[in-house]
Amino acid sequence: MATKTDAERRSWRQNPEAVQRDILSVALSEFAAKGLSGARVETIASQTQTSKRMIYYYFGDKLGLYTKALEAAYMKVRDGEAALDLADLPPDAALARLVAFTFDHHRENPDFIRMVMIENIHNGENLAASKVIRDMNVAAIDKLEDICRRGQEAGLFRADLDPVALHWQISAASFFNVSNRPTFSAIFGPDLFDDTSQARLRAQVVDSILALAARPSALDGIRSRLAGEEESPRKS
Amino acid sequence: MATKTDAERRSWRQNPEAVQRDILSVALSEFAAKGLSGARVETIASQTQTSKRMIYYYFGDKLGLYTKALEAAYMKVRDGEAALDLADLPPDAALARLVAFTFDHHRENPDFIRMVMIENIHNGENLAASKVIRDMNVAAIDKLEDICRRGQEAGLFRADLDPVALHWQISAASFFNVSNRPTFSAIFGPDLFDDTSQARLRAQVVDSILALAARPSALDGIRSRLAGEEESPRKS
DNA sequence: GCGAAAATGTACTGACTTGTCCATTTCCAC
DNA sequence: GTGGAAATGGACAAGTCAGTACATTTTCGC
Repeated sequence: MATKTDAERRSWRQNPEAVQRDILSVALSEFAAKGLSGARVETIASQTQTSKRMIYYYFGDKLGLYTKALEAAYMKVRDGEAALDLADLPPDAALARLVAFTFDHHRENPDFIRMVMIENIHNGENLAASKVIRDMNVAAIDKLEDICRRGQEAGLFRADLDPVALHWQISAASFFNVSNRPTFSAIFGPDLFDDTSQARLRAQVVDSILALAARPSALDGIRSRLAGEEESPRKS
Repeated sequence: MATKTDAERRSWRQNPEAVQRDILSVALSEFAAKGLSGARVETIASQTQTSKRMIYYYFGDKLGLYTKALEAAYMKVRDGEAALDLADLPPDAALARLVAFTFDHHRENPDFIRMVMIENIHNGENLAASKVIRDMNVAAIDKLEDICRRGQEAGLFRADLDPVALHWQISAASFFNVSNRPTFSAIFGPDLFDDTSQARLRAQVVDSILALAARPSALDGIRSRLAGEEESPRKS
């Protein structure tokens, strides 16, 4: 790399939106890879088409850039989720589909998962400050609420089913599967994360969620036996 | 803080083990709170009874300190787990107990959870390098393997039950419950993490795990219906 | 064309951070 | 006790990194 004439070097076209997108995209990868304090503004800048100067011009400071990158990550996955249409499936099938979709979707978006991990390390302070993200996510549970309501009306689901608690458990499995893959596979070997094992795990998660949603009848035996033992855990 | 005579300042007693424990304990809190790159060696040193000089003397560099702190975190929780004795409970009750215990135990050890989160952000590289931790954790699944075997022999559990997959799902719920509390409660409100909701979630997790372990009979209806719909997900 | 505002390039600073150097003190085997 | 090894204190060096000062170019309404 060498000789550029003064004219070449000093002549450029303005394109603010593209510049900001460029920066955000690089910043997202870099923060996801290294964390908030691990990422270097210089490194981010060097991977963009523009300069560090512009990062500060558009985003103020490092934290401002991080916050926008976090928002970008959330918006990206939300767009992906919006594509899923469950309205014309029966409720139990819709639930199964939603769970399987979530499991796959998380797997396909490791950068998003990592951003959320990082944000949790920072106690969710930046997320809490971003109204955009809060609004977006409360809406994310609408699909599940609809499924629950339909399932209850059809007599398929338990009456006391809580959509948020269900969402919590679906998220837990799907999220952990990506977030803790490094340590889990370091300890138990990488096999659990090959395609066939992942398909099995996904089925297992779908199973367990459907079991939770289903009317108690099928699980009566299990539940009541458990309840008895949990009430009096110590041996006589 | 002011006047110490020269004699007071320059006179000290040696106690290498205590010094190292002191450093490790402070380092664990600090790394758990701020992450590997977020934590400052100076800050750690200032919270100990000793000096930065000694950190480098005993642990070589920041990464060495981090690795030892990670090992310390694992050892601490392992000790806690060892206290749980399930051998003389019937297998289903033992499983229920193990799940409930894991859920609570994770909740009670947020620093450990955060260390694992941080290690996952760093792709488990330091954990993979620590033979101590790998050995410790493979052993951690012994209890669960024993329960599974006993449950299968008693005809209570499915024959194809995989202890690692089961452990994966137990961990997922218990871990996520702590690791993602900040973002989850920022989005859906803090209610899910008060004591009564947590008790309900714990019961929900126990339920879902028992449902997975149980012989298919009780879930036949659910499983087969689901299987059919999953094979041909599109509507005719 | 022109003038102001928006956008960009370059070089730099000031503070922070890891890690080390040198000297000194304590401990322990003999 | 004494000599060498282990342990410790205090100051400092070298590099890193977020953020800025200053100048320049482009754009766009008029």
